[in-house]
Amino acid sequence: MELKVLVERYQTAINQVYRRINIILKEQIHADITTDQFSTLHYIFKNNTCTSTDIAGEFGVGKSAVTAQINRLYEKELIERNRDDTDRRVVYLSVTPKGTEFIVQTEKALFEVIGKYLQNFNEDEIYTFIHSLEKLAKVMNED
Amino acid sequence: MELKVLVERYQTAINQVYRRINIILKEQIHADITTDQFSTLHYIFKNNTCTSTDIAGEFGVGKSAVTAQINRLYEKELIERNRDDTDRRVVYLSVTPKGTEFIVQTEKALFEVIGKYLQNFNEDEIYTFIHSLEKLAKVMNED
DNA sequence: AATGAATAGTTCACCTATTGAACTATATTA
DNA sequence: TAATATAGTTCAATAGGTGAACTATTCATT
Repeated sequence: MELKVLVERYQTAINQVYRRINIILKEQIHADITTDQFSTLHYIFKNNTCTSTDIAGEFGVGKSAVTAQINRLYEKELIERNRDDTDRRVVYLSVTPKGTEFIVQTEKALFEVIGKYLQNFNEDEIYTFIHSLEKLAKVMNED
Repeated sequence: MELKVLVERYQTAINQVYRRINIILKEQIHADITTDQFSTLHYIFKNNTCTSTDIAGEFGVGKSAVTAQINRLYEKELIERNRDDTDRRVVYLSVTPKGTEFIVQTEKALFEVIGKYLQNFNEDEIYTFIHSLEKLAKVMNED
């Protein structure tokens, strides 16, 4: 098969999966959060006391986009900001207890839904898929 | 490995790939179009004389979002609208000659870049990956 | 044939997400 | 100390999305 066709099929499928996860979060889990916001929240959870600059690097967006995203999470009281005592330019981000509880509950619901879909795959298939996806992400970021 | 970890790894990788394709289109190909716009344009190209409703169904978005997207492509003179003669409610969409030329050129450049990345994979790996991705998209849309 | 329901598409107000340039405040370095 | 670099914010602009209200048209049913 041609590369052209493969890339087209990839784009279509990836778009469908991406949009579907958004819809699941909203309609099935009824979590008052977007996929992007949840990804950011989750990153802060996993990388406690990270900074805006860290997040900008991780997600490949500008710092002003991070400021806006952080503000939305802050207004929902899911995260808090703490300025560094020695370097007053730096603001450390961390997840509040409310935020932690939210992550636990939302992940639980999300995994139930996703797990249901993954019943259509055997273990080998899943591992191979994740491995290829991560490899693709890795080579695309090696520039 | 736990499902939880798999889903997390999936989300991280898929985000990175998604954002990377946006950056390639903009910075490497210098095409004055976004990934979303290109997907819509490509769908109209492949499904000549489709309608807004078709697109809304294909991409899983509301009709008002499609109207806005169509307007952006129309302003760039990449597509045209033709009202149905027998059912005057319906507007058929098709790609202009300028739009066709644009698709050909942009795809050519895009495939060169993506093809470079795919050199890190053998054929089997690519086919298995695409197959799993399409299967995932399919089961997620079967509700 | 008339009317009520359905369908196709647009418009509007509002929200999320992003960019890039200009800005503030605080280190660092030459 | 003066110039430069870094961390983060603000602002105006753009893309993309929702949902409700709307126009215009067609279909269906009595």
